Amino acid sequence: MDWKNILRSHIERKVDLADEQFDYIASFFKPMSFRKKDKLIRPGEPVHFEYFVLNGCLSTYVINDQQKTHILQFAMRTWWASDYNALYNQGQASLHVDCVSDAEVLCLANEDREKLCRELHSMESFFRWRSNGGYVSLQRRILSLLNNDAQSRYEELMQQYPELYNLVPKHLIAAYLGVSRETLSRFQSH
Amino acid sequence: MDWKNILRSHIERKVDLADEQFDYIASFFKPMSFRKKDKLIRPGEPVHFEYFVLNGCLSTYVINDQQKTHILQFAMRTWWASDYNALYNQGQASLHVDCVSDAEVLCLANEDREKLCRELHSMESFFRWRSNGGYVSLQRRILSLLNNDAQSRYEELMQQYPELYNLVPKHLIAAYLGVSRETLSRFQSH
DNA sequence: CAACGATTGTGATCTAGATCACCTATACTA
DNA sequence: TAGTATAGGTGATCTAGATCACAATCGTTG
Repeated sequence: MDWKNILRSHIERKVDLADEQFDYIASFFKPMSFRKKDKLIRPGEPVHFEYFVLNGCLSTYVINDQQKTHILQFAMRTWWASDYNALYNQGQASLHVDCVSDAEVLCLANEDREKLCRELHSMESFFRWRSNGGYVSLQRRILSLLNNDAQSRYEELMQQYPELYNLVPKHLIAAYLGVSRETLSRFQSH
Repeated sequence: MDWKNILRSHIERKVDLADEQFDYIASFFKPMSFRKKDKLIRPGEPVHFEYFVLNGCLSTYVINDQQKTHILQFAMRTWWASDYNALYNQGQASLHVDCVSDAEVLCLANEDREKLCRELHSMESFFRWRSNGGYVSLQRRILSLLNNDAQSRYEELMQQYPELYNLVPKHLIAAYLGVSRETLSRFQSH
């Protein structure tokens, strides 16, 4: 499936678009290819884009002063990723975004999203819907961190996204769950 | 300050409104008063409204099978609260929302928000902005849970919202931070 | 293919924070 | 005003998970 179809059917999960409307929208998205470990956003640098994943997997994370990594999000096909705090507020990135595997993405500049939202009420509606969905799923993650032990968080994640098991190295899954790689490894054994 | 002014200046943090526009918007908000411990949303029941806090403090939480409480959010003046998952998806509540103190709120029905968003592009834009802000602050909370120990989460919270110290009982602050009330109490001593 | 880094597993030990038990003080409610 | 929740504090013990140390395997790249 070509990227315009992937994008169009993604947006049309929420709003219907005429062909000319979609072509106009698509004109703001720039397809790009990246290799495993390529960096899309580095802390300290300004953030101009958000990324829509066509293929492969990105991760969004921080590295703390003790050099420990904490992963906010893995982004796979039809997911979005950026340092939204920096993007929305024209600030410097505090997050890393890079490629867990080779990846194809669409880049959308912050000002182009805002322009689309201004010009097309349906796009404003789409992006509100996307943000609402993200909010609800972060709430779920917080409750899971507060309520469940590491093993059940791991089982929950593997059950919801089984493809992560082979796509993402275990120490990154540990960094997402908030558990050490050693402890995660002991879960698998039995 | 009367409730219309509180609401208007809140919305105008993001979008400008003509007087007639605002009056129309305000007509969908219903002011209500609640007493400490009154329940606005109970798990298992359908959710029709979201709540904008004028005064007092609400909390949004779950109680797990071991009867432990985990708090997702405290909502004070100019904050919003609901079980958004249930509200957006017409489902049954899985969260509790109730009053930590006596409170005055404005109720907005889900279908009225959607109507406002459909009719007024500026309101769609406002609610997208609100949702973006919520998303970013939940990200911050997740990173804090992953990265910081209980004591620094406590200090962070008290530094950001000092008014919680006197407004909210300590065992609820513990339930927000994801720590036992005993452990929280030991932080305070020294 | 040789070599180095990345990934994973596993034992031994240590610790932040949970849990249990009990006590005190304040605040509603009958 | 007595009686019962609610809130908070503190000691003693227990445990999930962190940390440290080491070994083995896999993959990439010159």
